[in-house]
Amino acid sequence: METLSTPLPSLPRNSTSLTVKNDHDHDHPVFLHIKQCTNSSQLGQIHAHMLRTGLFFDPYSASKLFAASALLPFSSLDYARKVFDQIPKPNLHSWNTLIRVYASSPEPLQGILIFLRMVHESPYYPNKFTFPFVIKAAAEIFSLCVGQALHGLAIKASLGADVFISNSLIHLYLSCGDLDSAYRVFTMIGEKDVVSWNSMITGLAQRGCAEKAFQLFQEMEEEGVKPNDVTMVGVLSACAKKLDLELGRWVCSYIERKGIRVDLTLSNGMLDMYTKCGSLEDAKRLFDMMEEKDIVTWTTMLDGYAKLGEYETAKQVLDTMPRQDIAAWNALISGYEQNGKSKEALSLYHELQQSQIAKPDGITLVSALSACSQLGAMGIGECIHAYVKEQGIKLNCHLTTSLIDMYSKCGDIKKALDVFYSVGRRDVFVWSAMIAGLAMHGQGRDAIDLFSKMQETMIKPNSVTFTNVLCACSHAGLVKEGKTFFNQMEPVYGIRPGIQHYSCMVDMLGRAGLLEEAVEFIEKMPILPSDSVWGALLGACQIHGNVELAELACRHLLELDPENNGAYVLLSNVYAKTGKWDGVSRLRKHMRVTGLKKEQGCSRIEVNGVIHEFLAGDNCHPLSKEIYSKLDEIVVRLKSAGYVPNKSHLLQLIEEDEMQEHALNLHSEKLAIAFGLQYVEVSQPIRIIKNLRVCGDCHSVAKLVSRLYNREIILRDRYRFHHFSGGNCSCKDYW
DNA sequence: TGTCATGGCT
Repeated sequence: METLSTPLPSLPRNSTSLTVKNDHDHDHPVFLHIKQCTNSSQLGQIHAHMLRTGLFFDPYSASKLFAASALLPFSSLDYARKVFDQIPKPNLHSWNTLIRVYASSPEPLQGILIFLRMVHESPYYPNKFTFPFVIKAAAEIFSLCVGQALHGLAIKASLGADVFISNSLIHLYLSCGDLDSAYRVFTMIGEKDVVSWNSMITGLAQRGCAEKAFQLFQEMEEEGVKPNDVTMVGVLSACAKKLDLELGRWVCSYIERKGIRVDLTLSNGMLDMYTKCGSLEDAKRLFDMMEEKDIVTWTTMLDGYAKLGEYETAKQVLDTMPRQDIAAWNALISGYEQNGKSKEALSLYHELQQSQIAKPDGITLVSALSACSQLGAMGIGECIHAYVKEQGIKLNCHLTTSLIDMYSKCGDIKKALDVFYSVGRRDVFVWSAMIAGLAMHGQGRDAIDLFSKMQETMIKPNSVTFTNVLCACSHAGLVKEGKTFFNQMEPVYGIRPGIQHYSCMVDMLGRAGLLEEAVEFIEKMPILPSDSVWGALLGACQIHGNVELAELACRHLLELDPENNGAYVLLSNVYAKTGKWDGVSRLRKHMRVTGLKKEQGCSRIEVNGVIHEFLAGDNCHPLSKEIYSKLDEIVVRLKSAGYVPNKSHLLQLIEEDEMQEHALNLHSEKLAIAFGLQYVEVSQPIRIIKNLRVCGDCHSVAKLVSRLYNREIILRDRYRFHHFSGGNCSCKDYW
């Protein structure tokens, strides 16, 4: 056992000195030893000594030891808590310190509970030091209502004007997304210090108000407050969010000009700005110049390469960095996932699990679950969910959102709802994801009900929530309701409709057959209609076979996006549907000449954790022969039940009847159905994910198969889900 | 004894 380098001075063993609380007592030599402690065993010896001598039972002396046990670099929260619990009558300083360490620990809620205990059990009132700590704890758990209560208490205690407390409140309100309250506190501060500005700038930048953050930085300068390194980290983060490289470069030169201290964190901030704004050259130059690098430096660089699609280099960085922590793996996994390389993301996740180099955390799982959502890989998604449970990982809102999104997009809306109802905390993302899930499964009414419930909980909807609500109305044909929500957006909720909301409205009106109204709606739009708006109109024209409007929509769409092959395909479908085969062949020729290709139809199906992919007319699958013979069998059985192929869904102009039928049968979703009937367990639904919209013929086939083979088929197409069972589809043929 | 800082989600 280690011993103290200097012997402890002999301490008085009688109790007379213990009750003395005058100033000279504060200089007790043992305090010097506490200060000089370099490891926990030294501290343990002092603790033992103080217990032996009785010094520990003096609240002031105990508070000194406790502060050291809680705050010194080698300290552990467990030990600190034990020390605290031994103090017979902790003083206010000790209470404050305990709240402080919990506030920045993995269990900030404890900080609030300790605060409540202090208020009830101790003779002390919270003072100006207590509030910043407990408010921080509330911010850490994003509890707006606790924060508001604390704000009220601080005012009652006449501490409302304390700049430290105000700064903590700004941070709290911004963390909880209440920008207005944060700004109100900010403007009420008489003498704003640099931290007041920093809290505001950083918080706004993080909450997606980069523009406002930058404005505030300029105001700060005008008011003569000198920005420091923390300010600049926030400003750089705003530049990164704005993806404004020029501004970011200007900020870097500003830092140099003003001689602002550049520490490792600020260097990392600059590096992050460069990679986010897409300049790997600037980032690399800075990286090479940096004398000190930490794991964040390496990870930021790796993240930059991964996000910009330079996977090889990213992997090299991963292999050369001094220590691979989980954040590094996360950067690469999410890089793959966000660039649509879901399979690569999952295989890297698998590699991580196998290698056990680092332990997956919440962020890893969020990325892996998103990859599952994209692929429709429910088996793998379920394994990840099981892992979360096994490891006792607590569901935060990010993870909850991802699980709901995964189950929804993999076709199991019931499991998505289970997750939704199992959690105690739901933020706007969680609610929005659940509404989106119900929307894509055609449960428009339920989505609207959930939207009402959400408002009962006082969670404010955001722009995405409205996109999902309008989408729900659109898929369920709830035109009246959709119009009402749209009209309420700005006056009631203060959210100005964006282009995606206009697209949803056009889609909703169009699907419902109100094509003229949709056109009028577009004409009255206060913002320029985007390609998505015209695309929605064109899609509706396909459903309702309106050639004239389809041509108009297509023209506009191609003006905005000449390379949009989808536009040609949709228009060609309208021609085909209305029997205008000359139009079809004209378009086909144009596409051939200009080299535009229709996106290839692709269907995926997961069996025992393995994902099988089928392209239209594909015979690459090792079981291809069996699949085609199964398909032949299905067609015979369907025909005897009265099925007539619907050839209007063919893109090509194929003269011969038999050839037409053959081309229809090659659609990828039919191959997947044939495969699913053979290889998916009878008790399980057949889940298919398709990249394009399902065609009418495949839709009829799936309905019939579900009846004749008594199987449930769940098909996700580009826009929504179709649940086939007993010869019917959940979309009620409205899609 | 204090407040602010570099990655993830709908």
